[in-house]
Amino acid sequence: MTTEPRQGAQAIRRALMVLRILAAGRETGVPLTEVVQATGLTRPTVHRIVHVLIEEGIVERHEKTGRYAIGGQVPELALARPSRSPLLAAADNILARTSQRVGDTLFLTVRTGNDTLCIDRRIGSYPIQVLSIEVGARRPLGVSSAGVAILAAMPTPDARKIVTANEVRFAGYRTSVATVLSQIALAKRRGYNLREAGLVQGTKSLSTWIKTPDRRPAAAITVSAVRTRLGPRREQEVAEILLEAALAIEKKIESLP
Amino acid sequence: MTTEPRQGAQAIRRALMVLRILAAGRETGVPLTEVVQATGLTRPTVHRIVHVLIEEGIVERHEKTGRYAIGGQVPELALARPSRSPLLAAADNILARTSQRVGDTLFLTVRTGNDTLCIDRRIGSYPIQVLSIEVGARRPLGVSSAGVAILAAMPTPDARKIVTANEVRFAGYRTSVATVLSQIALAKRRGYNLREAGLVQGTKSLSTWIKTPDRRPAAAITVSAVRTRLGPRREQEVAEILLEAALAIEKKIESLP
DNA sequence: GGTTTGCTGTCCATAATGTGGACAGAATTG
DNA sequence: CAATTCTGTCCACATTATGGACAGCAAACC
Repeated sequence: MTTEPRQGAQAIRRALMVLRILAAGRETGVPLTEVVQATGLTRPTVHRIVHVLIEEGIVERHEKTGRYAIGGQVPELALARPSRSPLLAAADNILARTSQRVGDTLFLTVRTGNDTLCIDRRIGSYPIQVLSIEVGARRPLGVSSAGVAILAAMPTPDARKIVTANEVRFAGYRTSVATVLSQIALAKRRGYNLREAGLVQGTKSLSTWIKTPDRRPAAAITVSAVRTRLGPRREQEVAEILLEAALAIEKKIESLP
Repeated sequence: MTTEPRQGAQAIRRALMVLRILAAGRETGVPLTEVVQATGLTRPTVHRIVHVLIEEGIVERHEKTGRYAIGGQVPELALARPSRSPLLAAADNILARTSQRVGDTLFLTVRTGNDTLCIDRRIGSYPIQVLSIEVGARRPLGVSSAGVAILAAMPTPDARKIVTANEVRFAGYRTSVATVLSQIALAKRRGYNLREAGLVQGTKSLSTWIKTPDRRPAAAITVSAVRTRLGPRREQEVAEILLEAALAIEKKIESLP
């Protein structure tokens, strides 16, 4: 039962749009033009918003590069909340165990708005590990393996809506609405998502989804490994392990609160 | 060299004002009326702002109590930044060592706007410990022992300005502009701040300040203990230890970046 | 060295946006 | 069941935020 629109706050909504784009830029930040492109706002508007946010300490500007990034006051506001989310708490042990069993790096990714956000990473024991994605990494839903998995876990019309909304941002990741939609369809049929060409060359990823007690997608577990380590046979094995882990986390969430 | 005003963003500034008030309410949150009182905005305006922020996931509303609190998306945005601030990194070891030497609970508190924010806490070894203040606790500058210490570390006019700005909020903490100003004067003379009656009954606090390389106040270290444990002699001892710790942290900050 | 390209920053007339007084419901209290 | 205290909603109005147009600056190109 989602409450419908609400007006009288265009500026605030726009500011948040900007913030979310900046968040995707992590420490390095994002140049103004890119924010303009990603938000669809005009340049003077973005400029004004960003500079007010700087005055307020919510955004920082890197002197050298001129890029804009999330400022120091955001973590300060975040301190007002209990430190670990219920999902993170529920997943903790299970991820640790699963990461040991698999030996490759595991990622826990949630949906936030139209983005995916990596909230946990467990490094495996195998000597070659894919570490490109870090905790805090944020990308448009549909771009990453986890993103496709999460989209595959929701009703097709909903997924379609999100993918369309992200269309403008896909360009930067060399993908398209059509590609993403077909990936979602494939993942739905398979029961998990598989990505042959990861964001890093020569890697392969496999994601399963986690749903909340009310059956809405909550997160995804992803394994990333160098391609040679995920042949057809091992793919089956790993998929089963991840599906198991996802189920275990779902159960734990139900039992906790 | 602070850049001067900037207009065209009243709404955004107001939203942030609201957010900061909500942050002070931590997990329990704040009722609408209190936000109205603290911000000086009208009720319809606050109501609108808060509800837009709810739609955006930045604010949450507790079903039972109807109170408003910082929402789950704020920590998500915070993930875009490196996890530990330079100050926290610099203070880490020194706080641990000092906490051992003193035996009572230590707090590290920073200034953020017109508030103090507790960003670290080290529990001591002595069997009776004052734990009332938690990491994330946020109060108007001037209300807590650490707040007075930080104000004492800045030029009097600056401090006076902040204290005046906080006047409306002091009522809720049973203090006043005059009281705070006299406490600041006392702390300045003494070189550290002493508070006989802590926020919790029967406790006593002692705070020293930490300055950044450019000599602006950055933070405060506070010891809180039951009153009987901080007699005149021990007060001297503890003060010296804290002053030493503050100096050590200042040096470490300079050496790091 | 000119000129083109790609970026950031600023102005200001304009209309769309956010505002807040007034009204209403809901819950608690005496 | 009036009185009080909270939250939520409406809508006429003017204050606020908007964005087209202009400007500066650096790097890349000819």
